[in-house]
Amino acid sequence: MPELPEVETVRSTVAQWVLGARVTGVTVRRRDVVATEHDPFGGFSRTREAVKPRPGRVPAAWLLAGDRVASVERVGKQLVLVGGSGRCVVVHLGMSGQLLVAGRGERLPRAAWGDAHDHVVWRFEDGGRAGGGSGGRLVFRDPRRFGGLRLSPDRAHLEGVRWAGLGPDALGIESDALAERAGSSERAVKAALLDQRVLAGVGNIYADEALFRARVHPERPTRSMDGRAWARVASEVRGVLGEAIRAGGSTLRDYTDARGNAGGFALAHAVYGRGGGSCLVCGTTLLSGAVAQRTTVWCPSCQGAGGAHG
DNA sequence: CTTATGACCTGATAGC
DNA sequence: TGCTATCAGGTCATAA
Repeated sequence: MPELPEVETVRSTVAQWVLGARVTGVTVRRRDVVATEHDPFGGFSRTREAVKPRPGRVPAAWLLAGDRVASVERVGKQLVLVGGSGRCVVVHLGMSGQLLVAGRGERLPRAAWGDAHDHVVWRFEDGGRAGGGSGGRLVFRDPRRFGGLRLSPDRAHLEGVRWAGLGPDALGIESDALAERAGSSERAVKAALLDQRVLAGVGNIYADEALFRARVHPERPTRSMDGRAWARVASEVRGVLGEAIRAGGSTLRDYTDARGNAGGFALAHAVYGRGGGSCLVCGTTLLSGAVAQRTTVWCPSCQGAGGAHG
């Protein structure tokens, strides 16, 4: 579900509620959504078995029980709650994950399936500006369970192990760094943008939107990209992500922020979800097809050979 | 090494 | 109404 703008919107909402809060308790309703630092889950797994989070109880302190929430941060599509103790709880939302907050005595945004997919619940008090500091609950909800929580004992483990290999955050991506990390091969430029080792935060929606704005064909090989083309792509990636954050992200169906509010940026999509429609710039019928195994929409005129080469 | 492919899950929707 | 097929915002391991 969420790409960088949606995760950033969630981060900001969650921070308003829990920054400085004391975590009074944690309930793990589904153990298998939590991977600890002993599980090589999160970029280091080399076998299928190793991906499975270790069974057994997770010590509540590892999920910040008794701790204070010192910061709520984000890199790419990953969120992290950092405790005063230094412990880190990384939250991956995957395709359908949500973090939701409710004030004391308040109900959570309701799901059609009730609370069946509310996998982890934190209780907190004295936190945040929002809710009058009355405290409340923070919930990790994820019906498809492509997301999960990944724990690190400290920032060194977070950055050196969990996030080793993660590319620079897309919101501040510079052209030179993007070109270098994407490399030069037959690989499609869209595939490179979706690779979190190249660039952290871009997913299927914003890859298509940024490439349309940059007038670069999604299947154009990275080998054929020159400095000017990369500069346009880097600039449009930053631009579209920034605009989307200001609009509260893109809600296609499920996405909401931590208070259940939908984002407004889907209205501004120029290509994503518009295959068969007219290009907003030139009127040509937008094409749709699979690129990098993901549904992709582009304008054959604006992003054709002429557009792709400037 | 790089790149492609299928797997992992559940829910919403479209079509019959 | 109810069944089935298709699709979905993202990674992961493994095959090629």
